[in-house]
Amino acid sequence: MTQRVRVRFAPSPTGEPHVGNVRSALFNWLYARHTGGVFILRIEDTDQQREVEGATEAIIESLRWLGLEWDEGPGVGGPYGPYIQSQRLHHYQQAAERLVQQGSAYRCYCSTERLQSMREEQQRRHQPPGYDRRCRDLTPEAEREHQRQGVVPVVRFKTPLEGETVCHDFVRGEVRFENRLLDDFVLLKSDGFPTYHLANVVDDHHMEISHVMRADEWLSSTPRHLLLYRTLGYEPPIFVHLPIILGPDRSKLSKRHGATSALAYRDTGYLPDAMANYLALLGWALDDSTEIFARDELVRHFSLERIGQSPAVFNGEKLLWMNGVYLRQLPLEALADQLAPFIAPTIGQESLTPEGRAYLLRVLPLVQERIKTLAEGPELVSYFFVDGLSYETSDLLPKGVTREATANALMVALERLRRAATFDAIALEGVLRPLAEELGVKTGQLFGALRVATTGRTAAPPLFQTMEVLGRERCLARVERAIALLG
RNA sequence: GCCCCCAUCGUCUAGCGGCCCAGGACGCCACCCUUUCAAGGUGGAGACCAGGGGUUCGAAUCCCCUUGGGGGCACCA
Repeated sequence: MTQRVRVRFAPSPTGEPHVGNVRSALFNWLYARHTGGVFILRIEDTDQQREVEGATEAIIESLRWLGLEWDEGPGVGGPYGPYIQSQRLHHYQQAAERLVQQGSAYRCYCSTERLQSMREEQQRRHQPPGYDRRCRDLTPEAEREHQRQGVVPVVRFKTPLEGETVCHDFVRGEVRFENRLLDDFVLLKSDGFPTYHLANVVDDHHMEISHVMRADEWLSSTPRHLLLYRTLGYEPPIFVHLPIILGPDRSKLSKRHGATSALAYRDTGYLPDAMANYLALLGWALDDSTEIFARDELVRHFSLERIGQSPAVFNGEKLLWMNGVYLRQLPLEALADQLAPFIAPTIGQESLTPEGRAYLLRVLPLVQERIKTLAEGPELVSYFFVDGLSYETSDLLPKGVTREATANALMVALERLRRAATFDAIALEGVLRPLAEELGVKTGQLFGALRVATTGRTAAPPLFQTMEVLGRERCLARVERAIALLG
């Protein structure tokens, strides 16, 4: 097997991809990059009913956001295109026709209503659901009669009645399925579109996919695919079924579990590298201790052998922590870039001017180790930019200190700040720390009052550094206003 | 109902027969640092390795059964 690795992510455009889908994409991408192979994006839009407008764009956006660029697929083309299944219908129709000719498939004229009632009947009698094969051995006459009546048939696969199909999965090992338990599944729908099974097999073959890496929920349809490969005379790929991702309630992750769309995480301020790092650890692990992987390390270390087999619960808390880790690692300039779109609405145009940018770069060291998502940006930086702080007057009062004493302390502090030779953190500390003693209050009490006065918050970055960044003018005005509030 | 998969702290996981009366991480608790909040540091609680049988001198690791969980059984992917 010296063949080049060719893997694919093949989503159907039925909505925004959620983290589970994106995890599959990531694993495929990682494997391609690790092996120097090819990563392909293929859109499986074979269900016209379920197709959601804008979904393909959402898929593309999600992959781009995560940095999972594809080597072949929509937008970039490639030698095996087109990469959108609705544009490849003739391939599937041809394959289906070939199977019918060769006696491995047949046209089925059963109505949806009949199939429906058949299924209900089977359920009632506790029989295994599945097509009853009524049309499997139709006489040419009967078939002509259906056609005369204008019934548009589907094409079904003639599943072997006996024997078993053995699937070799890279992570599960050998999995056996009895053929008699499989029914004659549809290959081509009456609208001329293929089902997933047909399209998937035909395309994976034509596109020379070497490894089919997909979520575990596909394991049970793998025997069908294998059967198709065999009857079509195709060489099957290596199957790699990834452990499924569960919600907190341990059921398959879905919209029901809250924010699961990849783009929702982008919009709430998660970094793509953090997301990729976290997702990589869902179903894969390098060793007993490495947790944080830069992108290139992920690529370097990723291997199929270390993919796990048990389902993993998506844990937002750990993602949040990891996002904080990445945020803290970011160079200031990069953090500013990432934060810009999030804080622009609250701090306005100022963020766009060179002065505003320079100011922001002075603010950021103070918030960097406190920020866990970019969406927290506005909350954390607003008071550096926006005047007219709103806070409870009571917040100004330290425990055990009266209103008068606080007002007085602030007035004295105001004077000292006004006269301070320089307005940097060291000078400010030199001025304010002795002041506490002089006034007979604890440093924490004085600093607390000043913190609320200057930031409007009881919790904020270190006071002196904050005041330095805010600047004398702003600080004086804010302390004055606090005194007014107390008076 | 039938088929398939899975099973180590609440969660993600390491462990592929002796190094494990089970290691790391998130979360939680305490302490330290400290002007608050974080970050960081230290420590702690937390898994009788789902249960029961085997195999073996020896099992979290191999086999079987049970139980539990999940997935799949469409002219959806």
